[in-house]
Amino acid sequence: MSNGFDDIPFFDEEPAARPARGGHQPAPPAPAGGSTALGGIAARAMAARDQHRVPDYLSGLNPEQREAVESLDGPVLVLAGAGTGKTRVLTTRIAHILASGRAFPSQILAVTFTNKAAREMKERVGVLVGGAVEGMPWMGTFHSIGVKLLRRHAELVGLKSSFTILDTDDVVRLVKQLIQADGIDDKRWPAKQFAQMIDGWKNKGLGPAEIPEGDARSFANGKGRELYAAYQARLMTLNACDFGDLLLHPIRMFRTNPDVLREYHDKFRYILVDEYQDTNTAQYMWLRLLAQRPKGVPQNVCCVGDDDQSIYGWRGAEVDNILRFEKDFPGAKVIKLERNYRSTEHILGAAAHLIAHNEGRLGKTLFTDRTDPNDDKVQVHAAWDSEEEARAVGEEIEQLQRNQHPLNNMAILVRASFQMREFEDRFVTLGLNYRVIGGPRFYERLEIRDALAYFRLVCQPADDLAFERIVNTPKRGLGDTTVRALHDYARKRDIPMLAATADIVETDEMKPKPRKSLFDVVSMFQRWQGLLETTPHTELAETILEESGYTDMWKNDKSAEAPGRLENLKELIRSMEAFESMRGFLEHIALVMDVEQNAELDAVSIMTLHSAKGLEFETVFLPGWEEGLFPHQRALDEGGRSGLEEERRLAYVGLTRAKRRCHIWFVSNRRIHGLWQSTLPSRFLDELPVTHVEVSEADQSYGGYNRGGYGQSRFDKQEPFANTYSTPGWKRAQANKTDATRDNWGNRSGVSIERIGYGESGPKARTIDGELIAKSRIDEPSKFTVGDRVFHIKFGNGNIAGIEGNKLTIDFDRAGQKRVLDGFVEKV
DNA sequence: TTCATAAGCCCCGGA
DNA sequence: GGCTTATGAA
Repeated sequence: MSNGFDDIPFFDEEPAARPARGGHQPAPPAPAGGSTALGGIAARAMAARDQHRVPDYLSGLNPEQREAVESLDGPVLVLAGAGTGKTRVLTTRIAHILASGRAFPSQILAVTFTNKAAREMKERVGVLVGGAVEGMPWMGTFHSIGVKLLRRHAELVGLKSSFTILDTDDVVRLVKQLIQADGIDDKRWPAKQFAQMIDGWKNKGLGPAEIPEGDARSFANGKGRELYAAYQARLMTLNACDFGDLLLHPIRMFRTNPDVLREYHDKFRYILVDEYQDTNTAQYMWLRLLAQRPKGVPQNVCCVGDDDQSIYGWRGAEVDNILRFEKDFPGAKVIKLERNYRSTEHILGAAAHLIAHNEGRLGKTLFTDRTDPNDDKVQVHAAWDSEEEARAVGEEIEQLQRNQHPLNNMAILVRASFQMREFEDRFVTLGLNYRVIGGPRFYERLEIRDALAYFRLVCQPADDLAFERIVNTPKRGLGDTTVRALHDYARKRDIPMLAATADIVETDEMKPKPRKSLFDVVSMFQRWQGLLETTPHTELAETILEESGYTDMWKNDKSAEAPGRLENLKELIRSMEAFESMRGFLEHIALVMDVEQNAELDAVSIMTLHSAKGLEFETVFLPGWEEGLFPHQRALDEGGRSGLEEERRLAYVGLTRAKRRCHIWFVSNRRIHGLWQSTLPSRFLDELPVTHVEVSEADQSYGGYNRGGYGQSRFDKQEPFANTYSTPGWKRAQANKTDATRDNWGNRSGVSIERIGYGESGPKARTIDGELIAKSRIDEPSKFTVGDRVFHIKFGNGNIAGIEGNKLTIDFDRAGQKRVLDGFVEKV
């Protein structure tokens, strides 16, 4: 009989040395709280009976949470609404498993949705069990765990364990090459689109042979399947994986090697999955392979999810996975967590009322005991345009700041990342600290990608994509023709391009000039590869960037970004110090999108609604609640009703991030693709309950949400939008608009007014507001000149790089280039 | 081959 | 409006 306990291996990290069942093994780490490692029902019964021996970490849990923590044997599904202590349950459950001696940290497989969540969970478990846990090697995202598995067993799927991981950019470039190689018009059949199709298939767990015929036909006159196969073949020769492969290869590996799967069945005694509602089919298959044990072996799998927070349908997530759970794992215990500990009743009420508009929910009802007459209702505000929106949010934040609210407790959650910029601009002007989470990622920057390509090619000489990226960066006189010749040569002989280059410089196929350059490239890389094992990796990295001429390239670059790029390269090298080797570092960079942010700094967070899942803030700002943006038009077009419902869940996620205050904004005019368009308030606003929502008086704008006239805008009568907004007058007005204060809009009626302004541009140059122009002081001579040394209270010292009216572009020594108003700086 | 300018696309969300 | 890619001249 196996009670799920008696065959824990003696050695912590040694799956091969699985001891025979039944024998008595020395006990794992001494359990906290004194209960002996009896395992199973007995231990639970004892724990329940003997209140004095309840470990500290269990006290303070409500009955449902506690049940979720203590139901260790057999499958468990926890349906946890927003703010019901889901993370707490997961971490406590892990702590409980460890403390009760049922498993070592290395025997717990815990899948989280983001690296950040994994990190947090590790910390919290550490706190609970008193820091005695030596890490949790198998806690991470599906992808990072997939990498780990693949590195160990790469040869089983035809890879070498040094394989590289391609990001989206790499994939698109590769697909493009394949499309072109096949003589297909890549305009008519864009690589990006096909890359997305591949991603979609992989999310469903489909290889080239398995995709539906219709899908295969729908691209490039029926060449879809062929191209997909060619793509996979190419990845193999490159010894590379895309994100989807990180799931698919392990699945294939497990299926074709039952003995290996068995090994992991024995290893992972407990499996936990966070955000289960967001798993896609491939992840589900992966999980099922690991979780479904042979008959008689307990399936200790615990999935935690919330169908109302399923927001990754576009990535192939199947909410149905939740519904199927009980079928897949017969006898599963289902526990609902409905007591909300996070938000006020107004916020909760608003969110509940909104989400009730969705059909096909599992149906949870969140409740809270907290009722405080002083709690604010959810506030809805209207603004004229996105700039005013940013300005008003900024004012609100400053107001809160004056009342001693830390900025760290506030967040702006946007639907689409382009909305962030407006807030950033505004906050820079205000000198308000902010941090963008999941924004333009460090490693996506040009210089970082170039540097990484060098490193990749040194570690992985078969990485042709890296080769093509840097072979002529810095300029070495190696243009398209040369690269294409190399490419052909390599393909013909089926060898990597770097190897091909090494061959070709021995021949006289190349003209003397490129031949010399290529020879230099090859010898550089050979030298670096020789240093790989002997030289410390940070030192090697510096050597590479120096010797390749890459740093010189930026040093000689006169553009304003160049110093910043050099700084980023230094930062890159610094961040390598935390890793053991260059390979280890490259691994990290491929999978971890987020750079560690400075937690010390008090700053407002700006992020997308998607990346806000799982977080909470005292005050949340939700801008951009307009039709077309939120719900997003594309979601409606592509997803129909279910698309709309996913958008609604996204709104629900947004609302439920707020603990005490929630401000929603919508604007009447927004610029999309550089074109101003008038917009309608989001339908989601109408779905909020009056009892919990307050429409703030539109004292400074015309949103008109509360005047029954929204949708009407001054633009409606103005015929050719595009013309008006492409006039120089408008553009200049835009450029100088940051200076506009609320007064510009303050004393208006809601009536459409159109003014003629900006005389010098001629009569057609109509602008929105004459005062605005008058205020911008563009003609006033600035008291500063380019090159002046100035001081800014937030950004420190810097040099003026440019002047536009009263706006200065300044290269700050520490903060990089910013645009600020001249009133905020002084000469030093 | 490289640089400058024009054209075109885009901006939904992420590991 | 801003970024990337295509085009053409030096």
